[in-house]
Amino acid sequence: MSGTPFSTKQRILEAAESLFARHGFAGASLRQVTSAAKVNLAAVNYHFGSKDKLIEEVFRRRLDELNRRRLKALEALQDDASLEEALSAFITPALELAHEGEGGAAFVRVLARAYAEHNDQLRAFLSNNYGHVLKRFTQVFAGKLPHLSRDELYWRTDIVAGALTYAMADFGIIQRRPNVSEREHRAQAIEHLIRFASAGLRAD
Amino acid sequence: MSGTPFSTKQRILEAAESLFARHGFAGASLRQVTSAAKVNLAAVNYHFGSKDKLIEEVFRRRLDELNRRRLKALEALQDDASLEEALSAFITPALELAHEGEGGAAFVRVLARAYAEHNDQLRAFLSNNYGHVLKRFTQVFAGKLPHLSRDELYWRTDIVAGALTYAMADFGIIQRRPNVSEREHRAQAIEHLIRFASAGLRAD
DNA sequence: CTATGCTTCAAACGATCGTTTGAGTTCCTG
DNA sequence: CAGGAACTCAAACGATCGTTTGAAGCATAG
Repeated sequence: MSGTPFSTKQRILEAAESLFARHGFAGASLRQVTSAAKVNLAAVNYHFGSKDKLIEEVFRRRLDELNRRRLKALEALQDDASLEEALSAFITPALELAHEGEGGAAFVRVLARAYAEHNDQLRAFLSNNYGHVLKRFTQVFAGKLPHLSRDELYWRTDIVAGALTYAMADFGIIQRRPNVSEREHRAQAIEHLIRFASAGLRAD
Repeated sequence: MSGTPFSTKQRILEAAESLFARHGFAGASLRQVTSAAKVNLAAVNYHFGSKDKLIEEVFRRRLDELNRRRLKALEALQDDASLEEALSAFITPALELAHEGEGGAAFVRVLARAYAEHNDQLRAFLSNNYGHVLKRFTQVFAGKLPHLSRDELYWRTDIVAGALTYAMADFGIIQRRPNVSEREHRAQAIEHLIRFASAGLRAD
């Protein structure tokens, strides 16, 4: 198997991630993908079975990594860690992944697209690979916000996830200014998000 | 012109809105649209010129209405209105529109898709029809948050817009429970968003 | 009534889509 | 070295895409 510096499978995954991010799942054709990956058109169906399966694999690869990092950051926390620290364990890995190489940024947009697609199959897949992590974090938040009811906590965690998704995908109007490095821009985004979210969570 | 209860043009717009919401711009074909609208396939190119122009029209129709309502709500505010009231003028029209009939919900998803598409042409269009409203609101927020620097204010307004977009599109994990009416669910969403956002904006 | 301009229609255009095929190549194993 | 699995390849499949065409329908104005 494999052989070349990067295997056919990996090259397809990376090209697909980038093209799905730019043109959407329906908008990016397998011919574009295989052409960018410099592999034969039939390779996708050979290695992944279908375009849909390829889409799933694009998700799985990055989501596994993101979840791994989030849980690791969460476990590194002391019991008496602040709400801000817990939020950082949730937010920082996401925004870091979002700016790692070309693929990271691409994946984040793909993720945002998945939300937008409202595709039930994809949502179920995301919920399965993602839901338990969100649950863990919600529990930690709950411990640091004893004044919140369950309902209240769910709503606010949801809002945090929304603001984060939005920030990850660079949807906002705020564009990084030329004199600010990408690393610095990300640091600012993390800082603002945590400050905003912790105040929002603590409200009342 | 027109004739039937609803003109060909309107029927196309409504069918397109619904189908773009469900399958995306690339994912919904003109044949699906014209079939759902019960009009001839060629009618789209006759009335709108192209599929892209049709997409633009889908946006213009709803965005004009949303902006109109937001500005009206903003102007109805007293000078000494609270931050929460200003936020409500921004948030409430959006979430109301998002739950008006079938078309409203569809449009919101279309809007979310537009964000995800990262299509420069569409983004420019949105910025032109939308930017000045956001600027107006930011100014009002600024008046009620004198402790914030310009940068800080921009960041936080951006986060609010993100959380709102997320909430409008029903991206969140929180699903309306069967024993809660849609109207009540929306009211809760508005309430939670305002409380969260006002605390986040006031942070520090 | 005829003529004119707007609208609708069925049909077809070339292009591109995801997928399949079957022969060819490569590489490890026995 | 022979055999076979793993993989790549060019070519083609039928389906569907956005768009165009030219004739037919239909109202209003002269």
